[in-house]
Amino acid sequence: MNKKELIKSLELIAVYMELKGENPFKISAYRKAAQALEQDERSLSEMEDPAKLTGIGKGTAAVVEELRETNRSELLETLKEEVPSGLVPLLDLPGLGGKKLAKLYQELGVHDAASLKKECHAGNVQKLAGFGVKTEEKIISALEDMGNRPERLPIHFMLEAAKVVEQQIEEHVEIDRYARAGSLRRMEETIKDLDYIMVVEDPDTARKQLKQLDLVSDVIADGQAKVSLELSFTYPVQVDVRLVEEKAFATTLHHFTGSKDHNVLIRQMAKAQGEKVSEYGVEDLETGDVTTFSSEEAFFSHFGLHYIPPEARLGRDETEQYKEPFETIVRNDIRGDLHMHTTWSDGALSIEEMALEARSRGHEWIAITDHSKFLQVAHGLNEERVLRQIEEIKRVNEKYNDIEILAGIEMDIRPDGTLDLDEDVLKRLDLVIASIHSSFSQTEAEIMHRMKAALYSPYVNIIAHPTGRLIGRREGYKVDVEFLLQEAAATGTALELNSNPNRLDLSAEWLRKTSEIGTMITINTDAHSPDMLNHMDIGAGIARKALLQKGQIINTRSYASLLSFLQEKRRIETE
DNA sequence: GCCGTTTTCGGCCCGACTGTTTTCAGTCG
Repeated sequence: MNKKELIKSLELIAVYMELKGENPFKISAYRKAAQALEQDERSLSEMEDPAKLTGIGKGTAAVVEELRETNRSELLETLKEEVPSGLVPLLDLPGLGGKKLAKLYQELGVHDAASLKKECHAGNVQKLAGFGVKTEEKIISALEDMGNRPERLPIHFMLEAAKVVEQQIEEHVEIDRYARAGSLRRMEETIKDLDYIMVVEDPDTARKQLKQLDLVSDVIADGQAKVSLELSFTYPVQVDVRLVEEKAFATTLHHFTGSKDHNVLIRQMAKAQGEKVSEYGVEDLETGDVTTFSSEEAFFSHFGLHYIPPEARLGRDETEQYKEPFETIVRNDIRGDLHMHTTWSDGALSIEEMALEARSRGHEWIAITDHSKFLQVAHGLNEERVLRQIEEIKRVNEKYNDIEILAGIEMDIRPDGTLDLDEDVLKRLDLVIASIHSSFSQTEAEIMHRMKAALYSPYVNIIAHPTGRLIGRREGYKVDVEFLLQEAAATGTALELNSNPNRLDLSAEWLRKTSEIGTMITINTDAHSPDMLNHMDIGAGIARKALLQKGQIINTRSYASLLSFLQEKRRIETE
């Protein structure tokens, strides 16, 4: 059994215990054990004694050992016999948790969606103590909605939805200020719902206006401090709004930005110094005085921490990392973008137009990197057109003295592992990106054969979207990422952090491993149109999530320093 | 079930909302 499967088993034990109505702390102990394993970088075989990890004690360690050695767990098997597996998916129904489901099972013999539906329609559910007519109605409608929407939606979908929601809020709700919170602010790859914190003059009016927004299909909760709405997009999207007084804005924003695990870390720190944290402020347990803060910076500083960017609030080791100043990347550090397309292949603007758009975003340098000839559908460039494009780029570059435009290419690595352009053309380019756009289903050996062609070519500076995944749609090709990170570092090849919210490739999870190895990373937008140049902010957010250091990120370099990086690989390999 | 530079027992992050209740449990984030 590998680590992933083992973690899954522990989580499954927790789920079954929940359905049995077990002690919630016991349940969370299994979840914590799973988490402890997940957050440890080592593989199962590299771990000598899992019980040494915080969060794994005698009981859970025994289960881990048993799973490791026998691939099964007595405890899990027993639970599976005691609790019908058909109940597991019912936990996803809103309003139904372990306790209610346990009761439904014990009292009515409910064991799956169909039997639950039957009991509801027979009117038996409303008769149970603690249940009622409304609960029964809600279950029926939840059962009907089940499967209409995936549990979480990809960030690119939610970013679009958020834009629409925010435009509506700004137009129709009387607000002093508001901010995004939740997993969208943390730049998670998938998002469950949209969260906003609002300061308003008149809460009653604001609540009324919120409920009247276009697209609102349901009001899920409507209280003094919180309004939950369902809006109809392609999928229904839940929007949670917290209404707060100005003085509680920072703490509320922090609280609802999460993550949940991050909040737990902060609250434990508070507790250790005799305080209690809630969305309303920090309470001194002795005096009962509540402190509020003018900003999140001030809030963190109260706990002796530097500002932790939302993306990095994972509830892992960030409260340790940010005790010392951590050189993370911010918008102003970004000096350029090395991956974009023009009308020469499948982009929307000319070279000059694209350069002006980049310049207006404060970039000091960019690279034009159209597709190469293998990508016929994108009107990729052959050798002759590459040479002509180099001339055109030179011409535009000479016209502007406040931005440097490099002549680059996004060259395909063909399925057979050959590069798509002749060496004597590659030599003439300032920068070469290599990409895989075909034969995604090859074996790992075949894919790695192609990767090696790029890694060991003296002309390839960057490997773009290294795993080829599309969030929520495509897994990506079979890459030995560990090897890629190592060899990229060894050969002076940078790996791309593709900022397109459909991709986010490499992922934050992989990027996290690069600091130690020393792999250079370039945050690229891969823009095909001017608005896509704005994706740089998303890429920077992912870099913060991965705790990348400034010095590792090519985008922070001056033009001269960028050039020396690009020339370094050629110099070494051609010597 | 886990954990301890106050603790080997008694806590375990904290609060809002709903629907069920006449003071609170369950669920959710």
